[in-house]
Amino acid sequence: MDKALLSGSTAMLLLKLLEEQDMYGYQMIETLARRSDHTFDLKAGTLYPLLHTLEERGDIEAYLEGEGSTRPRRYYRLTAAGRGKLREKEQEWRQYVGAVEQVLRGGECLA
Amino acid sequence: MDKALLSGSTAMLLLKLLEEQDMYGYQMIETLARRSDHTFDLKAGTLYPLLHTLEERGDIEAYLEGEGSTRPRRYYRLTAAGRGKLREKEQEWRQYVGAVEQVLRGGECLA
DNA sequence: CCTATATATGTAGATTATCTATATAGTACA
DNA sequence: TGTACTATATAGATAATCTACATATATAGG
Repeated sequence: MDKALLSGSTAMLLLKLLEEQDMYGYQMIETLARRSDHTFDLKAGTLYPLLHTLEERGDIEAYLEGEGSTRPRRYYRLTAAGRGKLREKEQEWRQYVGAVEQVLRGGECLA
Repeated sequence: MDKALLSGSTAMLLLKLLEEQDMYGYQMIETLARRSDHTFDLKAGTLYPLLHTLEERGDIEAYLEGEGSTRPRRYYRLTAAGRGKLREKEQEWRQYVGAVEQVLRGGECLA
C-alpha cells in the first residue's frame, strides 16, 4: 500500500472516530486498523504529533482519565469547531474521489 | 481543495491519460483540469519533474513531434511496464477508497 | 507596433505529511 | 527474568506537493 495515498485524509479519519466517541491515541490506531482491514496501520510517530496539531488548532480537546491510577490515558473529544472541520473535509473527500473516478472512467467523457 | 489529498494519485492519473492516447505535458494539465472540473489544476512545477521521474523508471517514453518546426512538443507514450504500474495503482486506489468509506460509514460496522 | 495573455517546458527552494528509529514506562504472560 | 503488548512522545529522514522563477514562442487586443 502506497503510504502517500493516505496523505491528507488522516486528520479526517481521526475526527470521524472522535465524532462517534471519545478515544485515546492508541485506541484510534487500533480502531482504524481494524475497521480498514489493516489498510491503515497508522504509526505512533504519525498519530501523536497529528493529535497535538489538531489540539492546537482547537479541533479536539484532551483530558486525562484515571488520573489517580498508575496509567492515566489521554482521551480526546471533538470540539464544535472540529465537527465543522470534519464536515468540510468529508465534502472535499467526496469531491476528490469523484474527480479521480471521472478521470479513471476515461475517454468516454472527454467532452 | 486540500492539495494533500492529491498526493500519491497524480502518477496514476497521468498514466491513465497516456493509456488512452499519447500526450505532451501541457496537454495533460489541461485534460486533467477539464475532466475533473478543475478539482485538479496541476502546476507545471509539479508535472514536469514527475514526468521525468516516470521516464527514468521506464513507465513512459518521450519523443519529439514536429522537430523541424519552431515549437516541437515533447510527447509521452505509456510503456508495457507503465501499463502494469497503472493496473497496480488502480487496485491500490480502489482498496484505499474502500477503506476510507468503511471508516466514514461509521460505528455500524465496528465489529 | 506593442503589450498582455496563453502556450510550452523547465529548475530551485519551501512546505507538509508521512515514515523509521528511538525513548520511556507499565502490564501480562511464559 | 525477559519478551511482547500497551501507551505516549520526540527527532530525523523521505517523498510529494506547492510557489516562484526562468525561458521562449504564439496570439489577441489596443
